[in-house]
Formats: sequence, structure tokens, C-alpha cells
Amino acid sequence: MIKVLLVDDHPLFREGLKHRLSLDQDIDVTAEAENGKQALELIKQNTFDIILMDINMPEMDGMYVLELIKEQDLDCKVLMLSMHDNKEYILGAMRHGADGYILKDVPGNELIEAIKKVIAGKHYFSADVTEILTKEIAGEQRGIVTRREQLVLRLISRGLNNKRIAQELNVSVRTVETHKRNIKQKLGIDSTLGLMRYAIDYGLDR
Amino acid sequence: MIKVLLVDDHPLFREGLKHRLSLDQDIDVTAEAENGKQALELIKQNTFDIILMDINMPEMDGMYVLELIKEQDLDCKVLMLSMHDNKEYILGAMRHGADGYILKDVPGNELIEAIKKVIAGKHYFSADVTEILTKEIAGEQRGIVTRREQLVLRLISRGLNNKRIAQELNVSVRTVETHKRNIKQKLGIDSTLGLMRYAIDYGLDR
DNA sequence: GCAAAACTAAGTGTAAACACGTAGAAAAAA
DNA sequence: TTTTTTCTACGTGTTTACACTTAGTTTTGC
Repeated sequence: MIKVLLVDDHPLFREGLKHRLSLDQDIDVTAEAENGKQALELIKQNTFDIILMDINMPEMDGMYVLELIKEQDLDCKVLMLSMHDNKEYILGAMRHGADGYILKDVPGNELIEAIKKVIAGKHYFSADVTEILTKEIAGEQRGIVTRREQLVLRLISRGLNNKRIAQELNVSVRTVETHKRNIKQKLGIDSTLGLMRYAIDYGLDR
Repeated sequence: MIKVLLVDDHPLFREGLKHRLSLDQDIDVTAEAENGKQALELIKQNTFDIILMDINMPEMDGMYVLELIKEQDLDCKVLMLSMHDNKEYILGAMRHGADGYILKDVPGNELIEAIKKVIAGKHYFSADVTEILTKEIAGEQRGIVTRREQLVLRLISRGLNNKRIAQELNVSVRTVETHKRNIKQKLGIDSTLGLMRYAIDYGLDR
């Protein structure tokens, strides 16, 4: 029996997943959490074979939880779920050692297949995700936005100006300007508004 | 038995809804669609008591379908589902005659309560939504963005600067500045990036 | 037809953003 | 440990945006 922890901030979506997974003999959803904090507590107290976790959540997002789990070297697979097929998320998840990444709009059977592959020690990325990854690799690793740059992007997407971003990050305005310049160059975008569009389109916000 | 049509582009979310609704004796999900087009076809061929519909979908979004349904004066309630608690969406849904508007992160029992109230001829808006509406009403109809201002917002959301917006609208840069200033005042936003965020959030772009 | 709202636009001064170059310190990778 | 990347930041000059005010023209609503 595969012990699963579900982490997602939408109760209905969780219920949907749970119900779908319950149709499989080998899978048992033993716990649920609606944000990263709750998930961490559950992980401390219990053991799971695999964690199905949303990336975007209030109160500590999935990417951070993934980071913590993998840092602690727990014997637990992590399969990231996301609404967004954006490069940054996918690459970010991979860097932090996610065992798989699938989009929320996949059919239930694909999800179960993914879980089983991951449990079997393989990686699983849904079709759209794989395509994005191959493009990225083919592109010789261009366009990799660093962690700090991602933060800046996120703040831009919230509508903050350079001064406020600088305050938020405790750096000078000039640094923010430099980061922005570098991001633009990497992404081939030539305006802050364009950056914002990018960030929102690709779900870097929130 | 309440005949329900589910319209949402995420299979897992649909499954979740379906499962949750199946726990109620009075509710029967008789059909599903994954976009507006499919929904319209189903509506032509069948009758439903209520349609649960997502606003954001590829291939014709929920707002447009709502508009068509209500124009045709069909005897069918429509309960809009959305990830977003933004004013434009909510007001838009109300203007088009939606019978209710609830956020996707509500618990299942609230959804069932909403369905039953709507079937009983009442309106239903989830708590967060109500709060936004009351604010809007309390604000004495401030925040009404004019047609021209909406155009400007749309162009802002495409990443154009004042000069290019001016060219696009065949007006002077000063006029664009004035429009922007007025929009900001109306919406209580103090930066162009904030406006962009607003425009994108509230679906003014595209 | 008349009042109100919307659309247009300017003057003027200040603030912010951007381009382009450069560069040291810190952190990560080799 | 050495090398590379990332993060930080400044100088300087240019362009764009913003604040605040005023005001003529055109539409719209009553």
C-alpha cells in the first residue's frame, strides 16, 4: 500500500484527488494538508511514501516545502502538482530534487501512473512538461533566472516599483535595477511591464 | 433530483466536484463539459436545473457562456465558480445575471448549500465575495472605469508605454497620462505596474 | 435642450526608470 | 582550492512617468 500525503489549498480539489486515488487498490491517502506548514507538521510526525503537493499555496508554498524535505534527506518521494507549465517552476522543482512534476489538468489515470513510476524510483513529468524541459536543454541552458532574480520578478508581478522592491529585499535601488536588466536580457523582454506579464503568465506571482 | 451540469477545464477538479456532490441525495451530476463550447452544445440538447461553471477556461470562457444562456432566457440557474475574488469578475457575473458566485476554495458543504439556495430561487455569494460587493456598493459606485479608460488599461496590460498607447489611440501622450491618472484615482492604485496587475487579474487583457 | 460626464490636452516641475559600463564580495561549482 | 556564477552597487546621462492644475470639446443622459 502506497501511503500518500495530499497537500493542496483547495478542499474540493483535494477531495477530487482523494476520490480518484481511492479507486486504485495500491494507493492509500493517509493524510491531507492545506498548506505547507500543515504539511511539514504531518511529515515530522508520520512517514509517507509519496507527497503530492501543489506549488502555489498560501502559508508557505510547495516549492519551499520541497526544499526542506529534500534537504533533510527524508525517504519520501515528492510529486509536484501545478496549474502552470512554466519553465521556472519546472526547473526550480527539478533543482530542488522533485521526483516528478505534473500539471493539474492531466486525467486521473495519468496521475496514478505517475505515482507508481515515482514509487518505483523513476522520475515522472507530464507530456507538456517534458516538452518544455527538452526545449530548455536544447537551448543550452539559456534563460535561467536565478533565485534572486525570481524574487525580483515576483515582486514586480505584484506591482511594486524599484524602490519598494529594494526595501523588500533590503538592497539598493541600483541592485534592483541591475537584476531587472539581467532578467530582461535573459528573457529577451525589453520592458518592466513585459516582465510583469511574463511573471503572471507563467505563474511566478503570488 | 437537481440536475447539474459541470463545466470546468480540469478533469481532476471536475471529478472532485462530482464526487462531493454525489454524496448529496438531491443532487445528480448528469453531464460534464470541459469548456464553454461543449457546455453550449449540451445545453442545446438537454435541460439542467443548474450549471456549475468555471469562469476561466480555454475555448470560450464561462463568462461568455453565462451571457449567452441568460440572453436566451433559459430556465436554468447558473452558479459561477472562480479561483479569483476580483471585483470585475464578480460584478461582471452579476451584470450578466449569474445566480451565484463562489470561490473554488470553499468547502464542499458550502457548495451544496449554494446549489440548494440557488435552486430555491435565491442568490448565493460566498463570504469573501459578499465582502467585496458590499465594499463596492458602499463606495457609491466609485471605481467605474469608462470605456476609454478600459482601452487604456488593456493597452497597459499589453506592456505598451504611454507613447505607444497614445499612438494606438490616436491621442496625445498627455491624454494618456490623464487617463492613467484618473484610472489610478478611481481604482486606488498608485503605479502603472499596479494597473497592469489589475488589468490582468480582472481579465481586461487579451 | 441642458447639465453632467467623458474625452481631450497642455504647462511645469519632480521623480523614477532605463541604458551601458564597471566592479568588488559572497556563494556555489569544479 | 581555484574558477565561475551570483549578488551587490555605483556613475552618468537620457528618457519616461507622475503630480497637480486647468480647460476646451464632445457625448451622454435626463
